[in-house]
Amino acid sequence: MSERSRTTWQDVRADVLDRIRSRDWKPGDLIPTEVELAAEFGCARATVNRALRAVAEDGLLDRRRKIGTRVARHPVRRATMRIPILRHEIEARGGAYAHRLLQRENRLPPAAVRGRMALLPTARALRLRALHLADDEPYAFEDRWVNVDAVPTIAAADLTQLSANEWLVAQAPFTSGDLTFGALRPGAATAAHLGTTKDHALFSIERLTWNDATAITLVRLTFHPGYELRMTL
Amino acid sequence: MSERSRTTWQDVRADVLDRIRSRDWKPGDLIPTEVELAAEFGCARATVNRALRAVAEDGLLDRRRKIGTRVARHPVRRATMRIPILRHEIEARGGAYAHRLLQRENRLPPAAVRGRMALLPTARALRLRALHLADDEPYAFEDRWVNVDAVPTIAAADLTQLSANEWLVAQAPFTSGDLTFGALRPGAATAAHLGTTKDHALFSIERLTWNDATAITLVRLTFHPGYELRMTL
DNA sequence: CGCAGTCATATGTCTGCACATAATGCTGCG
DNA sequence: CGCAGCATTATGTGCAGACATATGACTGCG
Repeated sequence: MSERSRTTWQDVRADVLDRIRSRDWKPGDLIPTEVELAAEFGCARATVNRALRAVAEDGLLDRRRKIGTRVARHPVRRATMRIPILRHEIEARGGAYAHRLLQRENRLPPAAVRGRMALLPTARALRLRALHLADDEPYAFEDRWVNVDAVPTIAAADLTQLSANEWLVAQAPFTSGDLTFGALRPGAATAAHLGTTKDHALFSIERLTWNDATAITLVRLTFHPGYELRMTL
Repeated sequence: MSERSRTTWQDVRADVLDRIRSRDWKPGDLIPTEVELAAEFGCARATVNRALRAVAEDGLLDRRRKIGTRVARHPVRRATMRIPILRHEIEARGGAYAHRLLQRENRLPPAAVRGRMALLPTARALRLRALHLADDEPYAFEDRWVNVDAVPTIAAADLTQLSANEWLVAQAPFTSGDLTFGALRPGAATAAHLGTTKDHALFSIERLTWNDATAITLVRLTFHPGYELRMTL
């Protein structure tokens, strides 16, 4: 009874993915045009377009006007990872989050920081150090610089209650950010804060956020030993 | 002079992003419906839909049928990173890539590997160790297990020329993958291969790829000291 | 032969319309 | 009063047609 529903763009996408994975269409191959595929699938070109665009966004197809669509030669898979607020990451695992503000001062940043944040030589910045805790255990050590010219209202903010990260996310919009992951051996002070020793290899994330061409904040998080960051392809 | 071109979905997206960043629409706010926005922008609803969908994919909006569209309360920015083939990463910097296959054997994997790859207790796997070099300097050490039942043709492959990674990317399709980033101190053997000592903290990536419910390969890359992984928000 | 201008083509996108789907909240029956 | 079911509403998606844009290929001038 009742015939099939119409072909959806997901149907088309599934079929396209199958053909790529089965190597029916091989890397580098030019695939049929949208018009041809629309005829084959019995649907509108817009539907095929929607499907091919989705697959192309996943990096499995390369599309160029006039040229056509070809299977990506090097399927550069793009992993999308969520950058959670630490509190949420901890609470999502059922842990109790807390944070301690260890230091807060307004000073001239060192040249390296000034350079990366593209600050004027005379500009002062807010330096913050804090410790994030999960169930009262050290979770990550935070070392942050904030461009007070870009976010003047932070001067009056109470960062002992709400973490600087959460305050900034809520109050200071940003348009882009650079992330750097690395491994390091902690200095004596950092090791002490994290309740570990200089012998451990620690995972660290550095994040620099921008509002157009203005740096907002540069922060380095150094995690407790054994921390791993997971994501999915 | 000539009049303006029509409003594109990018125009709408830009305007929407502005309103979010300017806090004209605040986190948690319900924004106007597609029909209302279409009237305001003087374009078709489909155009507004395209724009809002794009913004929602970036995680700045939450959309639910019947409920409407609201500004995400916690703008969980999603970073998309490309997972390059090591050879491309090195060559993109103008380095000369090389790799050396250090070990290749067919054996029963240890229980930990068997468990993560969901292999049968009796299943053998191909164990590979290799070193990736940039300009003749050690770049990363690779420790890999391949499910030979899923990729039987690898038995006949010459992995001394093409790296196992490139061979697999080209020959064995996969549908999903798990990535884990971490920091570790190398064992003596790994340190020796990388030309470093056990004193350094090294960045490592572990990747497990699946073709539906079948594990293809589990690989751990341990990078040279000082290696950093960069991505953009 | 070299190069500029033109044409053809595949994707990109807008429009206006229709119907599908999810989820809220009202309505009316028992 | 409680709850099943229906009406309402906002987004999700399909379709056909049109025009926009990028770019390879062709053509013809000098």
